[in-house]
Amino acid sequence: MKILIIEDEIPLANTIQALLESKGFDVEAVYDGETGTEYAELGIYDLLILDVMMPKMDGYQVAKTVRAKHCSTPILMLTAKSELEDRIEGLNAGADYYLTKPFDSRELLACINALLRRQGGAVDELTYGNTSLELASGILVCGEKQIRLSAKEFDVMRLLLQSGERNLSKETILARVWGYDSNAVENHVEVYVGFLRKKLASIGSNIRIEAVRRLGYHLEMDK
Amino acid sequence: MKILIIEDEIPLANTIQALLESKGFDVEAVYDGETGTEYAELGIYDLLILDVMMPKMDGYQVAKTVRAKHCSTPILMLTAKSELEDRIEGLNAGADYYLTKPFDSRELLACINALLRRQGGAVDELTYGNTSLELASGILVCGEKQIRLSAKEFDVMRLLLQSGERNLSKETILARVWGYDSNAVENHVEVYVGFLRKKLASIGSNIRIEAVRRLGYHLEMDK
DNA sequence: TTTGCAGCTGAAACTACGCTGAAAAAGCCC
DNA sequence: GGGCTTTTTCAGCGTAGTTTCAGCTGCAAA
Repeated sequence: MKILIIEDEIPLANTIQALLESKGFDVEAVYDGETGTEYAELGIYDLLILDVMMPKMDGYQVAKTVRAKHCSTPILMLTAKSELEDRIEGLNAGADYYLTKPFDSRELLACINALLRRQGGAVDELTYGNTSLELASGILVCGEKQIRLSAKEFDVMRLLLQSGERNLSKETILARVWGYDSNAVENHVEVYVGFLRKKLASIGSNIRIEAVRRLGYHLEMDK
Repeated sequence: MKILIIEDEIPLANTIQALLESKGFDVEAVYDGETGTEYAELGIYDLLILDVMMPKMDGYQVAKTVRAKHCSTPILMLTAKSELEDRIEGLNAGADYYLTKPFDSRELLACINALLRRQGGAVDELTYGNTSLELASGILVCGEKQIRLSAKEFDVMRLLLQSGERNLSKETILARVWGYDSNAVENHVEVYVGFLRKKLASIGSNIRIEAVRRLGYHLEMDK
C-alpha cells in the first residue's frame, strides 16, 4: 500500500510517515503542493494525505488539479482550520475525508483504514467470481483448490481485482507494479497476465482476464 | 441514487429526507436499527445514513452486521457524540464518514457527494437516441445489448456522437481520426461508417449514420 | 436513357498487438 | 556454490484490426 504525504511542516510530515511506516505502509512525503501534484498524478498511490495550508499551492488547489486529471486516488485532507466552510470547501474540492489538527494517531489510522477499505486495502481478501486472493499470504483460493502467487503475480492480480470490470491500461499496471521509473516494458505485463491465467485455470476459477486492444485488461466472470 | 436513512428521531429523519429529496435523491427512512439492518442488507442502496444512538441496536452494531454480510454500501455515521473514541469506533465498525450533530445541511450534502462520487464510477458516455458509447471501455450499449468497438471505430463513432445532427465532412473525420498528415483516403471513412452501421444494427440501435452527398455524415434517429 | 460521380461493399492483403514457450538472468535459501 | 523459484528477455505465431481495391448501386444532371 503506497501512501503519499503532501505537507509543508516537515516535522509533522516525518511523524506521520514514521507512524504509517510502523504499520507496514509504503510511504513517500513531499513538502509543497506543486511537487505533490506531480507525484499524485502518477496515479501510483493508494492514498493521498494532503495538508490544506501550504505556501504557493494550497491543498484545495492540489485536490482540484488532481481530480481534474481524472485521478481518483482517495484524498484525506488534514488541516488546522476547523471551520465549517473549510470542511465543505475541502470535500467539494475532491477530498474524501477531512481531519482537523491536532488529531489522534488512532483516529488517523481509523480514517486511513476506512478509506483504504473502500479500495480493498484494509480487508484481508479480495474476491471476484468464485475466487479470492488472500492478501496476507498471497494465496489464490477457489473452493477447495488454492495456489500461491509470486510477488509480481500478486501485485498484478491485486490491481486487477481492485479494478474489477474497469479497464486497467498496461501503462498503469507497469507504473504501479514495476514503478514509473523502471525500465520494464509492456511485454512484462503480458507475460504476467499469462502466468495468472494459467494459475486461475489450474484452480478452476471462473475469472477471466480479458484483454481489450489498446485499452488494457479487466476481469470478467464466466457464465 | 437511492439513500437509506436509519434514524430513530423521526423529526430529524424527516428533515434529512426532505433535504435529500429536494436534491433529487430517492430516499427511504426507517426508525430502528433492526429494520435498518434488514433493509440495508438488500444491497440496493447507494448510501446509508446511520444514527449511532438508537434503542435496542445501535449504529455500530448495524454497521458491523451489514459489513459482516459483505455489503459494501458506503455508510455515513451521524451522531451527537463527538468524542474521539466514538469516532474511532464508528470508523472501525465500518463507517466511511463520521459527522457530528448538529451539522450544517451544506456539509451533509458535501459529505454525501464525496461518498457517492467514489461509488459512482462516473461512467462518462456519449448518448444519442437509444444508444450510448461508454468512453472508458469503448463499448456501444443499446438496452441489454452491447458490442465492443475497435480503436478506429471508436474514434469515428465518438466524433459522430459529438456532432449529432451536424454534418461532419470526410476530410474532418480523416484529419481527426487518422491525422492531418496521414496518407489515409476518404474510402477509409466510408469503410468505417460501414462497420459502424453493421454494429449499430446488430445491437438494435435506432441511430442512423446518414450520408449527405459531398457534405459528409451526420446522425439521425429512427423512431 | 445515358452518363458520371459519390458513396457502398465484400474480399483480399497487410499490419500490429497481444500471446506464448523457451531460455537466460537474477534472486534466494540451504 | 548448488539447486530452487522468480523475473526478464526474446523471437515467432495467430488473429483482430486496418488498409486496399475493384466492382456495385443509386442518384442526378444532361
